Amino acid sequence: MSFYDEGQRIGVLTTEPVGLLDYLAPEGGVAEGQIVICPLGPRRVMGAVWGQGEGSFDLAKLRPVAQVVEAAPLSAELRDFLNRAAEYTLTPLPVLLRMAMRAPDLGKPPAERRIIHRAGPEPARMTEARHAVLRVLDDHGGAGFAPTELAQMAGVGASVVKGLVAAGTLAEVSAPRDLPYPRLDPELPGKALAPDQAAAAEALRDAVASGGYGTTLLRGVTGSGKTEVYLEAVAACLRAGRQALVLLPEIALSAEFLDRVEARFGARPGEWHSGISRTERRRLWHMAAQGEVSLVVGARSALFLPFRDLGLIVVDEEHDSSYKQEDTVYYSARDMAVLRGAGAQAQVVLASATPSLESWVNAASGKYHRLDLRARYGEAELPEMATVDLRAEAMPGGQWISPTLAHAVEARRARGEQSLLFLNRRGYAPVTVCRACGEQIGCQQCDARMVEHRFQNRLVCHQCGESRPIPDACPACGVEGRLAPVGPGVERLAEEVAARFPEAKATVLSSDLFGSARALKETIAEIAGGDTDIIIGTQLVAKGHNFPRLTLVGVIDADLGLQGADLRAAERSFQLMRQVAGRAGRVAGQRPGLALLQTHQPDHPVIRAILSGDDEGFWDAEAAMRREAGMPPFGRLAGIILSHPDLGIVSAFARHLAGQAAPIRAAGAELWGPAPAPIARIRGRHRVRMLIRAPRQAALQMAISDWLQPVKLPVNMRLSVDIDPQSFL
DNA sequence: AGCACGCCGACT
DNA sequence: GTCGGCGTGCTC
Repeated sequence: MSFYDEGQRIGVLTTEPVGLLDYLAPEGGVAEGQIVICPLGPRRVMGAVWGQGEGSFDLAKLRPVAQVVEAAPLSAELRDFLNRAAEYTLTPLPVLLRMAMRAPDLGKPPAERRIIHRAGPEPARMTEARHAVLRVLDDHGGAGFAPTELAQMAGVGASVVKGLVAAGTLAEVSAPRDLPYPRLDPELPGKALAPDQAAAAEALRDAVASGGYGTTLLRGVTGSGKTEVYLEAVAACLRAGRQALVLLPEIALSAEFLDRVEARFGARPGEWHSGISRTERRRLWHMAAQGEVSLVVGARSALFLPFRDLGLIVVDEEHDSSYKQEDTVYYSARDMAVLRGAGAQAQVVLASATPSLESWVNAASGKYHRLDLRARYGEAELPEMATVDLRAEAMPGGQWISPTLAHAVEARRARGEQSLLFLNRRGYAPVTVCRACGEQIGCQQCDARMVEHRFQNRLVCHQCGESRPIPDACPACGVEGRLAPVGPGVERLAEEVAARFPEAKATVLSSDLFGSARALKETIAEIAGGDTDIIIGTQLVAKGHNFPRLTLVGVIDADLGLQGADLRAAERSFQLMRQVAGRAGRVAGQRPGLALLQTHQPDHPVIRAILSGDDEGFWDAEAAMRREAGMPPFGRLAGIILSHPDLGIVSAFARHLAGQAAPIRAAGAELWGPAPAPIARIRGRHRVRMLIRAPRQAALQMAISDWLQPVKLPVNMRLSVDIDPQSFL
């Protein structure tokens, strides 16, 4: 590792947009990767030593580094990762450095606290209270507690501790506040593993023990024991003395998972997500850097922690869309995990019951290893599944529940069981059409149709959130009273349920109908308690909730999402249908539940794959379609998002940029758009997106840099690049 | 990102 | 006259 003596020219990567600047090494010198505070104009800014510097800036004008921060230097592995991630995502390097230095009070000296330790013989005068204090201390290895903490644990007053200090029996010393995490013990007995679990666990253990890089797709349905399997990989990593990271989708970060870790390894891991306190965040960051936390469980941003020696990254539920960050910085935590793992010589495990197509293709091509777990008997039994062919059912206009489905619902109700009617459409009606001129009411900001929300008596744009009262007259032709709702939303479905099952108690679960997470939780608890006959829900119901008396799932429109502009519509539809269908049939000890899929296309490959449980068939078909269309993962996509407070300015600028896109075409790529971005307006900023599609081998990032490098952004204009975008609607 | 500098309009 | 709007450019 390079060290720079005082006065030498060094390059410092600052967290400011200016990025890399040259400085003089400070008194005492500085090592590569060390975190420093530098003068920049009148300010002091944070940065990290990034090498020997550019050299072009006049040596005489260089200022020395102001201060070297007391923290472990960023490792070569982390710096390399940040460089590669910046290159891949086309995110400015300082932005990534900032993500890696998100430790509270990083510039301040390490926090200290006073702790008591045993310093001398027992005092001449021994009392019961003094005994209690010494006993607590001896029970815990003789040191480690703050004075008040110790007194509290001994059940005595603070003066007793003070007295012992005065007598010389105890002493008070200063110790770092950020303490190492308790050691996890990989040798504690794990759960007994089924044969296929044991085989998968052994494969992962061997991979981790090899000490090199590799990525494994671990497939297993809910209940197949994926977690036990990858915890064995964690155990192998701990035995090798290296650190492990388990990434979970934000919502899955629960006490339950931490309990499982504690049961397996005897202590809790480090926790990293938005809900963690500043103190804990600082401690975890420093302990990661010092190698004093061996397992971190966290959300996607944990990927940027300064691990000292990372040996394993697990991405649980790797298909989950929350791994793709799409606000200010655009990156896929799943892809970044693979990137970091490769550079860190770590094993990467992607775990899912329904992997993303990308991972499935990578496993099929041999780029990733693949391990499969079968469901265990008696657990997570899939319900019986069947289609209802809507072409053969008598369906009057304005009705969405077929006679076959209605009959099944009635039968469940008669037995005191619950039914779930699933429709992935919020609101009352997705389209409002004028019967006089045929106009479909659209949003003024976006291209989207306005959705009628009858409970609120408004039309709402699901893209930008814009809403207005339901008009009386058609905005296009002015004719009054001829506007009509077309198509169903959950609110309209609720109306139909009320009309067709007047005796039944129905509850609507839709994200926009609940003001708070608590209100939603209460409703879910009520449903689970049996206080509802028919649940009407959007995709909110697909995840996690267990309704013990639910034995029938009716999918109102299984065709929804089979076609359309969204690249991942079929993939998501498949995953969603599978999850929703899995909600049915959990009444203990009884026959499996039933899932009925209403469709006009019972022979559609996606519908057939869902029914047969033929994942391989689905992915094969889906992969073939994507290959044909040159879409990911067989081609590459990138989005260019421009935002500005004024829609006219941003649109005009986007068109201007599109006009200069020669480097894109030179790379053999196509440019589409500009068009309103998936979220057309955020906090008063209008967003416009262009899409680039390139062949798999094209130097996409290079072409985009060549294109955008010379561009000067007008004031208030922001530009972001989204490599491998996931949102299309 | 900040913060200066500097060039134009409307006020005590 | 000058106060203050914000466009432009620089920071090692």
